Order: sequence, then C-alpha cells, then structure tokens
Amino acid sequence: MTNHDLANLIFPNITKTMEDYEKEYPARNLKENACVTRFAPSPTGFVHIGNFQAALIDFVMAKKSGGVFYLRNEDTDKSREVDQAVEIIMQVLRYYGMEPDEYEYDGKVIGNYGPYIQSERKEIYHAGIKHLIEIGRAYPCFCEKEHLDQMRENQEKNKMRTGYYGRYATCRNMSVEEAIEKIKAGIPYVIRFRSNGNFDDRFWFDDLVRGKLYLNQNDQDIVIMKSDNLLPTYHFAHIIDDHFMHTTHVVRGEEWLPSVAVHIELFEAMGWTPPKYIHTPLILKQDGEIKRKISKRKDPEALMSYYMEKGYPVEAVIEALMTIINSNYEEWHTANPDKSFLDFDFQAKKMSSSGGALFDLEKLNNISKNIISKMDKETLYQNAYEWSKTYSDVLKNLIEQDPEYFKQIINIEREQKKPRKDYETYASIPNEICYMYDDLFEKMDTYDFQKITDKNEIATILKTYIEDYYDEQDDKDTWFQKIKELTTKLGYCADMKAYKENPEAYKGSVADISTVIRVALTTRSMTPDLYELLRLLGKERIEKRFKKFY
RNA sequence: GACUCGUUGGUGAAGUGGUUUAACACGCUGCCCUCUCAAGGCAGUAUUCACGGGUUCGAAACCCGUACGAGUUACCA
Repeated sequence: MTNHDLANLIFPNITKTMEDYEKEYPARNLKENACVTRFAPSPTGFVHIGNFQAALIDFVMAKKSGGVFYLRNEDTDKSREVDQAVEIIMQVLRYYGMEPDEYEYDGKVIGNYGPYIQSERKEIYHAGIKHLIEIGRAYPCFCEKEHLDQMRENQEKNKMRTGYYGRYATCRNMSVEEAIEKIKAGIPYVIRFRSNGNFDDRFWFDDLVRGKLYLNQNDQDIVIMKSDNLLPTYHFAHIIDDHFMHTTHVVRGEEWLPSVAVHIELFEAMGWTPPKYIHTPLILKQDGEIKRKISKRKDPEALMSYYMEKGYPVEAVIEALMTIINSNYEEWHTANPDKSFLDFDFQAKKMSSSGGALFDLEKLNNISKNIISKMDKETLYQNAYEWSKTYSDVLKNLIEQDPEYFKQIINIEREQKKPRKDYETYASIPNEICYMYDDLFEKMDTYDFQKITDKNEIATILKTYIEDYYDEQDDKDTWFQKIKELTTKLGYCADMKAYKENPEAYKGSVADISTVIRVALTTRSMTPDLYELLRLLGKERIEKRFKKFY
C-alpha cells in the first residue's frame, strides 16, 4: 500500500493532474508589470469597509498597470452563505465604478480562469490535494473535535503553542494501511497538510507594505480539506486559486499576517511561486477609551451599505479611503482636481503600517461636502436623482414634482469659485430645502426667531416690507438697499459697523430685520442667501407666508 | 497563555541620522469679513515623537529593554 493507493481511495474520480490544469490555465498574456488582483469576499451579504478598501487597492493596481481585476466568490463556508450575497457584492462594486474584468454572476462566466466560485472548483482542489497526498505532503486525520479541544486545552495549560504540530500531530504518523482501513470503515476525516517546517527556524518574507519581515516557519499540519462538504479551507483554496488564476498581488487585511508562513509553505509544497502580499492595516473604531476593529454588528459605518444609503457621493468615499491608503492622496488630488483616482501614483510602501486607522466620519463629511459643492447643478441633480430612486422617496418626490425648480434651489450660490457647502450627503438635501416646498413648509411650525420675538413688531416688519419695499424686479444691490431703508424707517440701525460699536443706541440692526424675514419665510434662522430665496419663492408665496403673522 | 505586527497632537498622518524651530488635511479655539449660516481670510492648537537606557558631534529616525494596543491562535474567511 502506498500514498498513491490512499490518494486513489480518497479521490477515485479525480483523473486530471496538476500538469493538466497548468495547460488549462496558462499564464496570462499581459505586459510585463501588469498586476493581476482579485476581490475575494465571502458571500455573507455585506461588504465590509475593510474588504472594500482592499478591493479599491486591487482595482487601482490592476487598472494602472493594464492588468486584470477579478471577483472570486469564496463560499467554502456554506454555513455563512447568504442568498443574494454575490448580487450585493456586484452592486457595491458597480456603484463605486469598480467593475471586475472577470467574474461569475447571474449564470454568466466572464473570463478564462473560472469557475470564479469556489464551491464550483471542487475538482481542482481535489486534484491538488490528491497530488499532495501522492507526494506525501498531505494525509487524512481522524481526530475528533473533542480530542482536539482537549489537546488545545492541555497545551494552553502548559503554556505551549496550541495547534496540530510535532508530537501533537498524531495522525501524521499513521501508516497508509491503517488510514485506508479507517476510511473504508467509514470513519470521518479531514485532510491535513504535512508540514516540514521547523518553528524555531526563521525566514524572510517581503510584505509590500511592511517590508522585510522575519517570521517563524510554519510547523502546523493545518486542515486543507473539511470533512463535511469536502471543500478546502481558505488556506488551500487561496494557494490553488491564486496560482491557477495567476494572481500577482494579494491584498488583504493584516489579520492574515499570522497565516503567511502557512501559505508560503503550501506554495513551496506545490512547487509554485507565491504572489506578492500587501497586508493592509485594519480599520479601527474609537470606542470609548479603546480602539477596536470596526464591526458590522456594532458599527453601521462598517458596511458599505451605510455609505450608499446615506448618499455619500462615490468620489467622496473613494477619496476618504484613498486618503487612508496613501495620505498624500488628498494633496495630490487638490493639486490635480480633474484627475481620476486611477491617475494617482499609488504606492504600497507608503501605506501606513501602524496598528490600524480610525475611519473618521467627520473627515468623510468634509470631503463629501466639498465634492458636492463643486458639482454643477446638472451633475448634482443627476446624481441626487439617481440616488433617490433607490434610497429616498422623499427626495425623489421633491425632484419629480418640478425638476427645474429643484435645480434652481440647489443652484443657490453654486457654480461659483467658492460655492456653498450645505449638503453633506444626498440624503441631507430634503432637510436643507424642505421650506422651499409649500406642502412641507406647512408642516413646519417651530419658528426660530432670534432677537425680535414680539408679535406686533414682527407683523409690522413683515407687512411694511412686503407692502412698501419688496419688488420682484430689484437686483441684489437694490434689494439690500431697500432692506436697509426699511431698517432705518422702523428705527433700527442699517449700518452694522455703527451698530456693533454702540449696540445700546439702537432697537436692533439690519441683521435682526433680515432674520425676521428669513425666519418668517423658512422657519429657520440659518439659510442660504435671502435674496435668492425670495426670488425663488415669488411675491405671492412670500405674502402668504408673511400673512401668518398678521 | 503563546505567537505576530504596531506605538508621531483630538483624528488621518508626513518624516528612514543634520535646511523638521515635526509637512499637509480634518477637527477645535479666537479674530476679521458679513443680512443669518456656510464659505473665505488671519492667527492659535505636539518645546516634542509611549517610557527607560544606549550608539552618535548630532535621533522621532539606529540598537536593547519595559509598558501599552491590536491581530492570530477553528473542519470562518
């Protein structure tokens, strides 16, 4: 009995060899330094911001180098899989303009290196495992969970490293005969890798972010194939897939760093060259005193759906993430406002390798405000409208009842050198402009009058203004002149400088008069330019709103 | 517990032995401008790079300890 017999017993139907697959998946025909990268999420139904960030790096590297960015569905853990998960992932990628070059979705396989769904790649994995068994680098393990748990407990108690290695790897020394016997008897088993490493020996590993790392060799006989569904574990799928799909750069979170020794040894055992690795810092979250890994359970902002639902512009999210990735991105982008993030000279080495970055929502908000403020009204209108179709009926209705009117509102103090920054997200638009819509305005009943609160005085101001001073034909200067005339007539101070120097000498100032008009019109004391609002509202509606006060 | 990676202001960070009296951006504070708010302008916001030693003419940068943080330690990825 030989390893060959064992391999054939376990995988009787696997006839293809590694050489066959090498032929089936030949090297890609790309120019010399082209990067082949992949986004390889597990289909949990969410796209985590950390994974998305990795995908962004993948995308940038592939596109900049004229390479390939592909999507691979890592569904080897069937218990975590969720319906529609791939659809959600594709939606997110498309929303952010990161269409993969190769993928398998909706029954279509795009690309020559598929299947791109791991559960459909069983045969390839099995062929790989069969190969490892034949060369003596993998073996069946019949240890039960209870035994393993017990073992780990003992190891911990004795302050040993935990795991299946060295003398703890009991099944590693089982004879082929015995293994065959057990398999024939129907005893469940996993396949483990037979490590040749020595934990006390070290080796250099070159991470593109951190540089050279001095790591201990792997000596763990890790599980490479699970017992229940015969699918590989992540570690083995990674080796097979990234080899045959010819991935050149693997971008993943630093939580994978402790596994690289395993991966390197696995690649060696297969006789292959490992890809380059980029281990990105984790995205952390400030939680009271401590920083912790951002989690989808506790932190809504951990998921990309959050940014989509809130209506952050695509560019804003990309910019915020790029800024974390390479902090010189922002400077570069302000210097090159018309360039796309794909023109940016991304460098893995420039990524911070420090413990992890806090994703700063305030910074995102600032970026978002700036980006929205720089859109012309047509662009904002298009973006907001598109967004509202899936995420906001309120906004959609406002836009649809009169698109032109909507554009005029959002165009107040826009399309100029220093545009207003009122809108943080698309979702924030309705609240900023609701008073410009009569039906919504009717529902607003808390008037934020500031200094002048006397009802009679308010009535006098409004009535006098609309009857004696307001003229729709006035240009802005004339309009403000008249406001000043009104101010003087009612005994207030029209000159702010004079007023500030001696506020006691007056009933109030032109600011107070303007505020009364503004609040009566909008209920709010803080709004964009009053002149523009008046023009858009028109005399009839102004009068109607004023009349509530007299 | 063991192993790994880290530690520069409130935040993201620049910085790899001497034009750094620590860049830039966000935030915060004050002033100016101003019909409000926002924007904008100006100024301030780490005498110091977790701590303790060392190397050096010179260190945030190199070395050694300590402390702290995070990650891993699954038939999850």
